[in-house]
Amino acid sequence: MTIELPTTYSSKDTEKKWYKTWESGNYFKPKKGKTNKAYCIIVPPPNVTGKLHAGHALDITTQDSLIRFKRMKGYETLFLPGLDHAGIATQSVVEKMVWEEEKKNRRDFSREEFVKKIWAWKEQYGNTILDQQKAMGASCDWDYLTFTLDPIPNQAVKKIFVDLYNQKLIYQSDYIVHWDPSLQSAVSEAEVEHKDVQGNFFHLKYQIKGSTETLEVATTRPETLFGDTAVAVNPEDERYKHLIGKIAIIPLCNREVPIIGDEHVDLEKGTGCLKVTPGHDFNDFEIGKRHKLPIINILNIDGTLNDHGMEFKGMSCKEARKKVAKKLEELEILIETKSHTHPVGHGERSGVVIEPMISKQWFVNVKEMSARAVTAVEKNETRFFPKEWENTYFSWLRDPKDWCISRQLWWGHQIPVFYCDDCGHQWASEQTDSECKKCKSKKIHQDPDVLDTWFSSGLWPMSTLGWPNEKAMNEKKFETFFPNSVLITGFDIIFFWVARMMMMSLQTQNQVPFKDVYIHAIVRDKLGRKMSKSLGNGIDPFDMIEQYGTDAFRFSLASGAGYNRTINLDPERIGGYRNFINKIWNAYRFIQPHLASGSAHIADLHKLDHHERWIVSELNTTSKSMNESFEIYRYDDACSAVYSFVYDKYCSWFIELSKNILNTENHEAKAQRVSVLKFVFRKILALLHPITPFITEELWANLKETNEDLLIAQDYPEYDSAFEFQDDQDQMNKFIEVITNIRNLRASVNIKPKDEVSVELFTDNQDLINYFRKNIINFQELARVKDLKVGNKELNRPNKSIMNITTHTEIFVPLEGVIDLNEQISRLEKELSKTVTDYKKYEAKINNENFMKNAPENVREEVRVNEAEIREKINSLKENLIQFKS
RNA sequence: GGGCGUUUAGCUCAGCUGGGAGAGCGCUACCCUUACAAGGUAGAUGUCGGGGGUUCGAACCCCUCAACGCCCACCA
Repeated sequence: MTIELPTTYSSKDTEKKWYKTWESGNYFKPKKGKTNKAYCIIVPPPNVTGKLHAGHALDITTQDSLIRFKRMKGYETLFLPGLDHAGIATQSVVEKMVWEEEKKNRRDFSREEFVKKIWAWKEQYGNTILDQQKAMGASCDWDYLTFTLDPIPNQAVKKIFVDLYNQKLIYQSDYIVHWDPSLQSAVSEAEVEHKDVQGNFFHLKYQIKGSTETLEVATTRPETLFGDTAVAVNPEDERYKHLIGKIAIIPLCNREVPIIGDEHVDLEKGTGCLKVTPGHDFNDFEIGKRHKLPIINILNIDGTLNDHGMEFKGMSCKEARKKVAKKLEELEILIETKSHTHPVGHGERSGVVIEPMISKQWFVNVKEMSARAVTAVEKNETRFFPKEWENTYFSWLRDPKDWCISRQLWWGHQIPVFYCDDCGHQWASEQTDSECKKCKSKKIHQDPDVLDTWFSSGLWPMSTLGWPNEKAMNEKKFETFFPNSVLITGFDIIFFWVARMMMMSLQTQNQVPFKDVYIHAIVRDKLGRKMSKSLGNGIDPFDMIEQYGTDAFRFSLASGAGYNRTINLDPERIGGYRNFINKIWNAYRFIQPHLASGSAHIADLHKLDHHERWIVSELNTTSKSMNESFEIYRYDDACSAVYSFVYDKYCSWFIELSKNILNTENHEAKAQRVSVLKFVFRKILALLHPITPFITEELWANLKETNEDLLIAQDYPEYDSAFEFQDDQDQMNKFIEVITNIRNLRASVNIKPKDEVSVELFTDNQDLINYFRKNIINFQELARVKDLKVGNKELNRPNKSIMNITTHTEIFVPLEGVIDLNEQISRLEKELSKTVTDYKKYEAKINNENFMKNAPENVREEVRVNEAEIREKINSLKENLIQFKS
């Protein structure tokens, strides 16, 4: 009984169906497999700020392919999903939304009210993200779904905070931080982006107390002079050396400040004379520390000038800069203004200019942790793929700066530090304490700040598996899945995230969090540009799934994922792979009507005929190469191996070669061929399943035995030496070459595809002669050949004919009608000259004593074989040219 | 300024420890051949960025120049 199948595969109908079947059948749950080993990948939790983009789709594709591969290999696999609260990013988008909808900002609400709004946002967008991941086919165990603000991650955050606090590795300090005036929070230096900005160099004249001399100071920020507490010169600078120790008078505010000597000052830059603003410049802050200078904060938290700014109070820095410069000009203190391009820090999230500002913040001393994180990678406890990314990792960790972990936000893990309002005692606690540990006062309050998002993300490999809650750790099988097998992510967060996880895992577990790190490429548009909202060149995974199907989309992403650092994704390419998916569908349509007459297994390998040995041998090679490629994260190689096997071997040749057998009445041969077709196709589905899970599962349902499980639970094909038939592969390649040559000859004289031709083959290889004679029917099928004659080169060649010559066989197509002799001759001469050029390379090598002396034997052997073959071909060409011309 | 990377067919990219230049898409010609026109058959296209060196032999190793990209640092 055969069912009419449509000629195109419809992804829409099948995808939802299978995802549901897998999920409800608990196929995503970890189960002990035949290897008795565990394999775990944790999804880098997407931010709940919005929808998934193409980069996330690549994340899921690479991870899920690996998980499915390992699951089929018999590992106990866990693919663990999650979501990240993404403190700053999420709070900003909600603030923006509230402003647009209600024209209110967050301070118009209580903290509790506002956080409630963010939770509502999280519910909505978090769920969209999960739906998208499911649409991508992610085989996650959703019972493990964790959000960074869930109770256990919160417990983890508190635990490590309190530990580090008690070890004095977390400390509070007045420090100059990157202040984001729009967020009104400190941000970490990693969240600051430097952009070149067109500004000015203002040269100012400073009076020196008790002297008629003046100093010329160059600055890009005259408005900060209200915070100046020194003027610095290089101690080696002959121009200013004598002034060190004297007092300079700052214009406008007339503050008297010391002139100091400091190495930091560059003799070449500006005027060689630097105004020192320890409260609003990172270098100046360091200078200030060295010289114990007072610090003056001239800014409010919104970035406007405070009382120190005198008449400029309340203005933004930008505005004040103009006004101050104008005033200085009027007072003839401004000597000159030079235009100057210089980098200025901008908030990665908010986009506004970051102001260096002094404030009290929490820091982690990462000196020791980062050293351990370096050692672990040096010792290969964690391996990077591709290895070059180690450099990026090292460069960050070898010169670590203390990590500012406090943020003046409302959305996040609140810092577990408490203050007593009565006795001033400060302590850290994992519990929500209600009284002072020291004086028992009930008047206490918790630090209002929250922790940097990466502080909780850094604990992700542990907290998602239940740490530090013992009961949860047992339930989630911490011991089995930690350390994770591989972390897959983009290079942009090696610093932010990978390094932090390494540090925190070594700190809390005394071992690395994952054995491998695979760094995948950044997805860009087809022109190589970053995908961004402003360019409107983003690729929405949902659109691609809708248009081409998930399998095609996954295959495109996987085929672009190797050791490269960018993938320029062109939707047309996805279309190309959609066609490939459809090809598989149609291969099934071809074998489907015959399935009943064969079995799914090969009963006796020895009974296989030549073409059957060839295809199983090719299959074997493909399995080997796919296994190897997956193990080292070469998805691109895995894809091209399976693509060319399915397309170029199975469909183009094996199916074509099977048609005549399927049409014969030879039931035994037919049954065997059907079995091989089925056997190989089943393996193809298994090979492809990790990359294209949906269509393969759909077709498997039609091919499987009734007692067999779903494809997702089948074994992954492996290399097996019993299936290797090298001789058949060699012979088949020659056959393909001859067929192609016949087709080429036909096309060269415009013989209609339907018309039959006679062909005569000449070769001195007796095995080939026998082989060609046995395959007469296939010449008929594949090249419309009638009257195939095969003989050795002693025989006379046909008179009127067109011909091609390979290294092993001369191919003649005798023609009845008129042949353009000159055209044939010129074609042969062209071929001859090309072959001679080729030959000379080998001849030169053989005549080169040094080559024969130095090259390895296998290379010499190859050259000898090629030389002989090509010499043979040249002889054939020459002889036949003589015949043609006579 | 420091570091990393890229440069191979019209486009997007592979090319492993050096040993006869590849794939997909696109393009051209001819075909609606009973799995597939989302298809078939055949075909064209490359000073492997430039220059130098090492080697019997270089797309690959070394030096150098050029163009482009990314990361880090830096508000005088």
